[in-house]
Amino acid sequence: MPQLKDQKPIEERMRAAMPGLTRAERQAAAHILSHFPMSALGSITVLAKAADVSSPTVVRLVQKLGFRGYSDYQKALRAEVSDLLTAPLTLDEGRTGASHPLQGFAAQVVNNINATLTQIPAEEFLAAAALLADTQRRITVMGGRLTHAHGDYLATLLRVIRADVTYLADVLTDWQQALLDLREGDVVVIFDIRRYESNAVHFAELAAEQGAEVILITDRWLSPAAAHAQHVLACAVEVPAAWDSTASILVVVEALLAQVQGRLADQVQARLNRLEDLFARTKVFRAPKMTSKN
Amino acid sequence: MPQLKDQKPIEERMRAAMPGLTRAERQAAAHILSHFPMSALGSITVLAKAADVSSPTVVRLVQKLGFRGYSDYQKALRAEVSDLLTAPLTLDEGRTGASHPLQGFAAQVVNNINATLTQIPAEEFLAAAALLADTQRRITVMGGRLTHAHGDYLATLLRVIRADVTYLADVLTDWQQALLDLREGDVVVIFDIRRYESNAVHFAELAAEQGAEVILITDRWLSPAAAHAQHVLACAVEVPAAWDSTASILVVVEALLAQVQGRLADQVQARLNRLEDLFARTKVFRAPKMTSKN
DNA sequence: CCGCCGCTGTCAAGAATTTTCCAAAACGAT
DNA sequence: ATCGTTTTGGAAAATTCTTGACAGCGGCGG
Repeated sequence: MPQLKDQKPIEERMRAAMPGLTRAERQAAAHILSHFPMSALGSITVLAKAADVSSPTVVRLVQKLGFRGYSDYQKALRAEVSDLLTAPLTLDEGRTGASHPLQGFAAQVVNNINATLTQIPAEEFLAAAALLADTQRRITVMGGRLTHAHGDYLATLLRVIRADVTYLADVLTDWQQALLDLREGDVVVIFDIRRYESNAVHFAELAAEQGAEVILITDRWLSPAAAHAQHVLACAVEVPAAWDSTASILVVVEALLAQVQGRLADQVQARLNRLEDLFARTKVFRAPKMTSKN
Repeated sequence: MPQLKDQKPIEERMRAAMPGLTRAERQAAAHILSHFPMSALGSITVLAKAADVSSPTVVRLVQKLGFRGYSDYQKALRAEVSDLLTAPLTLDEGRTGASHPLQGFAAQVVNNINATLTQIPAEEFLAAAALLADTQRRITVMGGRLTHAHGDYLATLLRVIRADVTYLADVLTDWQQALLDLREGDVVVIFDIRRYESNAVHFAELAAEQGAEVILITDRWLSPAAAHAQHVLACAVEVPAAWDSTASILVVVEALLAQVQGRLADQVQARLNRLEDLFARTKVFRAPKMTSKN
């Protein structure tokens, strides 16, 4: 009776058992399946009422599935749901049934995006965009260990829109150079999420001292660099994984880009055309014809 | 029909309330948050024991959060979890008040994430993750003009998890080098979204010819490199802006990373420890002490 | 048409869980 | 060091949940 390692998803087992069930039991099972896996969460009473059957019927159902009783069933189901939620960490292959492995992760990311919206005041966002759209100001972008790619992305696309954009690799000499060239009114964009890097703080401080406008893109706990930043955009980054998700940061970056692009629309068009042209001409990289079977 | 929520997500509320909590309460809250949202599933007794506090403490905690008691709290949390699992991912407008400038953009990104979920078959995703988690195989990542940053990000974090990861800057000589070193069974990850780059196609072709497993991360219209890829992950990238949003690509990348990390969990821990150690020792960059008010 | 059989819901007892109450412990301040 | 306040966990009380027993209902075969 104590099923040893019935590894099959409960959902599947229930579906398989359907034919051998009685009317009310099937009704209960149908409800459970169509509201999967909500049934794991509530009590049997609530579930029975929702499915419009009696609780003993539910008990008999899960017993037919091989469980000792409702508690036993619920414990198993909870374990499954827990896996689903803590997500990709414990999935093994063959789990193709039911939910998509991306589902849990994606849901959290969306939560993060939501949270990010509430954390960034509209004015802050717009002010940052205005600064980036000001072609009088030069722009320096700096990323950290984890946010290197985001800074790179921002700088790359910002360069498509406007001139005077520098990306600062995380190297000391670049720093000094950049600080040397910094003019009053220039814009410095710093990415820094935990674990925070002292580089970011110091660069922010020095840049601010030289009269630069500092925009800090950080996480919900705020990098210490926030003390030196005029504009702070805090993003939500937690996911149930070994480290954080920076997707919401990218969303903010892209939204900023879209906003800047909107403000500079007319100027951008000409720029894009020129760029296209350049790309066309530079098609030297026609891929050195290594075709024929190497 | 989204029933409007009366409150912010519980997770957020709890985090916000943290400062006003007592030691034991904070301990409980920390446990709940770090195991989110598993706590919704079990009984207060189990939770209290796991957090190493007493059940009354937990009750007081949730009461401070504005719930009547544990049952009330659990009911609310269950509703949230249920949403998380079943509901399609949505942004809840309204909560952010008066059309946030990020709103429209974010909403479209969420749509993209949803669309991406339906476009990537679970098996394809899992197969790709399995390849990346196979430490016998070496990995080469290549990004394009727009996806440079994503490739960089994938490679950077993959290196944290495992050895033998190379990122290929978009330079011809690197290519040749890489192709030269390629062994049968190695894994090549190529990013390519429109406007597609011939580089990607050629590299994919050559890599495939040499017996590499090619994973292609592309957009909904499929890069021509798809012809040479064993695994294609197609992401939705449209947004109402001058160019596409690559946020959904980042989500896929991060989900892949999480999945790989899960498969290599044991090995990763040791690796992480060593990494921490190295970082600590390399703290040469203590930032030239320019503190005292310039 | 009748009786048997199995399904189903009501009910109550037993188990588990949540919550309240209280005393002890920890903390802070004088 | 001592007193008053706050915090904490143990244990009992109240509530809720689960499950087994039982009886009604309906279908099916005779």
